Amino acid sequence: MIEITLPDGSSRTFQKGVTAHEIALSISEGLARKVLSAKVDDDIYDLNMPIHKNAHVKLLTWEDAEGKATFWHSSAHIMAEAIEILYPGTKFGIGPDIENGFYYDIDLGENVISSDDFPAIENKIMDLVRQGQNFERSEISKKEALKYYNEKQDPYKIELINELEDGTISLYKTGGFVDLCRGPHLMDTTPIKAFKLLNVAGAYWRGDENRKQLTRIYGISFPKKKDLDAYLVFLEEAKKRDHRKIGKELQLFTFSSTVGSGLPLWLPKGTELRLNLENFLKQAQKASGYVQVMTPHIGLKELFTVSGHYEKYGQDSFRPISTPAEGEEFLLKPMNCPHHCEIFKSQQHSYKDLPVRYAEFGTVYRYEQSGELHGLTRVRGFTQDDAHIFCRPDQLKDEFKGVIDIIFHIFKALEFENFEAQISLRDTENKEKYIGTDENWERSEKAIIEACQEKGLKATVVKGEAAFYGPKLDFMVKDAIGRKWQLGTIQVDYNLPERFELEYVGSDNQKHRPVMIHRAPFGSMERFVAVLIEHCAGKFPLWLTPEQVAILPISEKFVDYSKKVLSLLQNSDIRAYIDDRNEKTGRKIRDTELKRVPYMLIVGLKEEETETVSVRKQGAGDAGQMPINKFIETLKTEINTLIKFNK
RNA sequence: GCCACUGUAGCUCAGUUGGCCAGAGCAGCUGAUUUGUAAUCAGCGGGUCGGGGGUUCGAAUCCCUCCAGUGGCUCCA
Repeated sequence: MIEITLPDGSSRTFQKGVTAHEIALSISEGLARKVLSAKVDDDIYDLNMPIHKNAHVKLLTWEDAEGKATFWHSSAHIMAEAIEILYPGTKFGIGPDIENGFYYDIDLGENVISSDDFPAIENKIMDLVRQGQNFERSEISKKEALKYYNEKQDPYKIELINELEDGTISLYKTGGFVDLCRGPHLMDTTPIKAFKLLNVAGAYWRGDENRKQLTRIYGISFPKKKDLDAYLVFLEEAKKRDHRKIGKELQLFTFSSTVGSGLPLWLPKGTELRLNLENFLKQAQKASGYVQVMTPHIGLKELFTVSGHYEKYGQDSFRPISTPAEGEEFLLKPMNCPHHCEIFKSQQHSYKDLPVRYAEFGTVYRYEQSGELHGLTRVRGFTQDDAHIFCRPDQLKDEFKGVIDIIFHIFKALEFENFEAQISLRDTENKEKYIGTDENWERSEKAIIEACQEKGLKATVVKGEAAFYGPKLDFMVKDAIGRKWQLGTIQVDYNLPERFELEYVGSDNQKHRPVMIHRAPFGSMERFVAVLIEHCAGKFPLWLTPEQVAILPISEKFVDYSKKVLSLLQNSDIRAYIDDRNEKTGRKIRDTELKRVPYMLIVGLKEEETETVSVRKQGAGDAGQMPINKFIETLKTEINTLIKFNK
């Protein structure tokens, strides 16, 4: 007999070799129907896998991430089975579950699959699913496994098997399809009720550009049809939030194939938005002791040889620009720090002057492969809200805290609640990969961790993710469709001060090397605006939005009064305009709503006579009539509370 | 860059067994209307069907090529 402890702490005794399915049945039949796989101590088991030891067992359902993983992983097998039937001779790579669904990488030989073929494959899949096929596990020797796949002539599986230890190899069989797989899997296909193939893409075998490109098919499946419907609705909603779509609708930015791909053109309203963001940050930076600098868009190749960027990234960058007479070579700057290092170097610095904080909205250019470009999130020319802090090692922690304050300020004013922070430390097993002394690394890593703790920032700590030149703290947010984007970053750098031989004079009258911090709370203006658009679906906060108030005269008789209202608003720095088109009020309201202008002021005879405006709040409808001054005061209060930076 | 897909008016889209001067809605322009909380009415203008080449009596439609975009892969200082 063995003792099984359940998550609620209770324990029961079972025959040795009991399965998780039997355990579930002993609790209730309903549970047994819902359970997908089981966590036995630290391993995930198939439901019909015998348990031979005393263990903690958690029965996993669709509600558990691991349960979903089992469900999707099994779905991937069924998809593969269907493909093998429809496209005989297909070779199979890997087919894992992912965050939302699963994929399978396959080599179709001469065949091609496009999304047009999805319905046929989906039908075949549902055929197989309805047969209630079992997942049958078998454990075989490496030799047998190799023999099987040699006969099947599947080079990918052979490669995978060769990397496995003998004695740990298992196969899973559903219908006529046998797959090399560690498991776990569902007992059978009955829980799968809805299946959808999502897209098809090329994917290099094992992520290696030099190896063969396989066809990757993404899919998702659900235990209920209505879950699939809800997911498809979610995808539709996400599409509506796409920053490329909203950016076009709200006339924020555009691209021109004549200018070049990946080179965004900011339209007047987008520029207004961006400048508002920049000024918002500048204000916080000024209050935090930053000074603005400006540098040109190019620099001698030599500058980037000194910084080391040319050696590391030169081959994958825009080619140098050369002068006609002298043949000097310049590079478009891929980052601002080398220029800032030269600014630091142009003057003597005393320890008393540190930290020095140079800030610049610096536009940089990086070559991205054409297939990588994506709206404003991946471009070839973009502006970083960059700053470089040159400080003494003992000042690192305070500087980190200062930057965290600014980032919190931004996230708060823009209502980003779901962000993640990650501290990246070096891999202490491979210290030779990093530049800088042990002492410095330990000191700066400690400074980051303590700064986060003292600021109440919950950050995950990942070893081995640091850059070679220093540890860092990154901020990530998710866009509308759940894709993660890195926005803000704070990075310690021991490398550039060394390469540029930066110095300050210490209290001991000796020369010392400062530490450098790169930091960009937005990351890049382009990417940040993109994520912001998707985050708020184009309904920007009042303080930020390009057009805050639309004045809607009832008829052209009230345009003069509208102009008076407009100038009062403008005198109070409120961004407003008059919609004096020859249209009915309903029409003006509709168009203004679609433009996502936060406030509408409807003015007609009764407003003109009483020096008032009728306020309508975007999305909320009529908010009543009030004196102009009262409206202005309310608005100003609403704006100022959000953008004020308090340390 | 690679794989798959897409490209018709400013925008969203219809138009393929190849066949009369290529269509709609919105937007734009002109006029009428003087309007009260999510689309007033009428008229008009607008397209080398992404570019180039080819097949054909005939190409938006078929083929080749280039460009741009979409979804991924790889990378991201």
